Amino acid sequence: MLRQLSIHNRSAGELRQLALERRELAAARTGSIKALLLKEAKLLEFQAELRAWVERSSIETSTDERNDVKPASLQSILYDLAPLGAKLSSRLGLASADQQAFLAAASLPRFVRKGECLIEQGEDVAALIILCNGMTHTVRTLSDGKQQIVAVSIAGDFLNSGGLLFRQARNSIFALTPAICLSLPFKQIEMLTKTRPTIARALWLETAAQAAIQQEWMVWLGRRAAQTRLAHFLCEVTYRLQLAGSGTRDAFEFPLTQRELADLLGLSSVHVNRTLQVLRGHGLIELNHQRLKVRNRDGLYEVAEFDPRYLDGLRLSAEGVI
Amino acid sequence: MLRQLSIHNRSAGELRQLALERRELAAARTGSIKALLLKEAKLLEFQAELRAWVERSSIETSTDERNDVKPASLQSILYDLAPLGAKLSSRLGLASADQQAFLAAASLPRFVRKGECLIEQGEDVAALIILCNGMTHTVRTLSDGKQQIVAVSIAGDFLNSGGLLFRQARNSIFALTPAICLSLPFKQIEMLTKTRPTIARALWLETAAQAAIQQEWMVWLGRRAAQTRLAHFLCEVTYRLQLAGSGTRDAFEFPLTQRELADLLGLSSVHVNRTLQVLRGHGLIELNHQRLKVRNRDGLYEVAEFDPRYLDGLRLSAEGVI
DNA sequence: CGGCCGTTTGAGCCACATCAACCGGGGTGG
DNA sequence: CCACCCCGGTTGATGTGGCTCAAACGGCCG
Repeated sequence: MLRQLSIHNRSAGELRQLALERRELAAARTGSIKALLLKEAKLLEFQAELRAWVERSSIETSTDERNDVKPASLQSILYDLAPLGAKLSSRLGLASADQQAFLAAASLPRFVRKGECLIEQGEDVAALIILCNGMTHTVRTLSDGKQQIVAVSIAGDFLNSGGLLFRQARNSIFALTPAICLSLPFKQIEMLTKTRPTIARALWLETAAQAAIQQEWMVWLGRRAAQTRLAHFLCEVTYRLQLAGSGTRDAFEFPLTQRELADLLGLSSVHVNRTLQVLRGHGLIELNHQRLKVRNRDGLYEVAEFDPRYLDGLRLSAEGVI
Repeated sequence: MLRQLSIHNRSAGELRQLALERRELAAARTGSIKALLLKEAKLLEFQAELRAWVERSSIETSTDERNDVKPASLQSILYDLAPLGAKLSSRLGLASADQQAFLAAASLPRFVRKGECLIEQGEDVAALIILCNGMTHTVRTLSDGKQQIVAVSIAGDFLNSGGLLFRQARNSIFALTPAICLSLPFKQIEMLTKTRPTIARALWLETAAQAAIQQEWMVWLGRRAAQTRLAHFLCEVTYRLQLAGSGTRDAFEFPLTQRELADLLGLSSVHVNRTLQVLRGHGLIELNHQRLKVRNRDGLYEVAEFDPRYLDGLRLSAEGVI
């Protein structure tokens, strides 16, 4: 089957050709076989576009739209790739050769449904998972059933850049929206980091950026009241989404339930509900039907005591020491 | 003065020679001038020993004690270097050439007194600080005066491996004991990581290990009761000290006050006091006069729900994926 | 139409905070 | 050498933010 077929080190053209063959095969079949072949074709096309995207961006052509006669499916794929591309090149400073080497190590992309589990706590994981699109949360389940969410990731984030230290995953990761992710086996990364220092550096930077966010969470988990915690989290997500270029200025898709917010903030869902009402009552936010609207940004920042500088590590043009 | 004198790229012998000159000069002086010169000599000797230590370890000689006629001061310096050396070679897997390059980038060591501030929140910091000896804590002070301790570091730890993302330090770092630290300018690290991938990798690993600890803190800050939090922290420190080879099995120097424990655990100091009494009452620990004794380790692990696997990233022989 | 999930609202309670006082030891100045 | 103070630890009394339990509501989906 396709799984056994190595896709590493194949050019975009070859991958597209493979995809085309799948589609031709599919045309002659029906039912689940056909669906399977079409899905494989889609995966291959995604991977092909990924490589092509990197190659194209290396030419630095300003006429990026010259081949704008793509089928709609590829258009949407390009949309899916934008955040990751931006991070790799602008934020992590990878040259295009490094980007190509990095992404060539990736397996076929995985499309997950909303609510699906990407990694299960305790499961063996030997690959870095990169989120191309959508949103996930990383959750630790305790022996008494309580849960604590330790991370919320958005498009372009590495989901487990610290995971290489452990054989088994320490947390589960769930998709909060439909999502697309790539996985890069740690063995491959190990080799890459030996020969390409900028990749090792990129992983360091990304891990450090996540750690900075975690530190901030520790501060409000330990020392802030419910209202400030909640407001601060809302500030953080919206700010990160803006940095990544997702969403418009002050309205976002916000797929977390109140139960999940509770597990994130270390509160009960009942109290989250009441706290949300306070924020709503002050005219700071609107939140319903999985959509968040910030009505008074400055006001929200104020009650959150939000100082976005800790997110500088995520800026596309980093202004930090390095 | 000495400060302007570059010590980079000088051999251990040269540094010892410089130290000797200081001592000779000192002999002819008195008072504070003399003290200053002696201090400089001490710093230079430390740096010299640091380099010599690395060079010697590269020979991998088993007769490490052959030149055991060192003066007492150098003996103690070697003692100070052991944890860092263990981490660099065994844990982070740096070859001796890389270790030399890494440590050659270090400035003169800094000796700090107990309670002294190594880095002040908001201060410009452009160097990686490495703790050779002693113990520090990293604390964030909020606008209303509340504090949250976000890290406790022991010998061999990098104090701000995520700090390169920010111009200004986001937290203060205080010495909990007398301590010795080195600082490596980020500019130098930047260059090193470009040419030596293993160093970039080492920084990644160290940052990831710290992040794993932070994640665990988030979990108990968010979802655990006071008793479990406290017990878990005690387990963590003792376990880490054992891994680093400091302290005997179950008795440790424990320089945190109850006030500091409170800021660490997100509790009030009063409640920390009462919680400690509960743990004492169950015969699990003894804690007084800055000394911690674990009386019933299994029992303590149990109430802490302590699973040390999250500290595997600190093991000298790493068993993780990489 | 019924069941399920997320949200909302109310009532009572508990873990932990806050305030305040006291104790004991070590350092300091007279 | 003592008197003093300051700091860390200890203890009690009282207040409260957030938890738990419980029930009702509303939208979505089969």
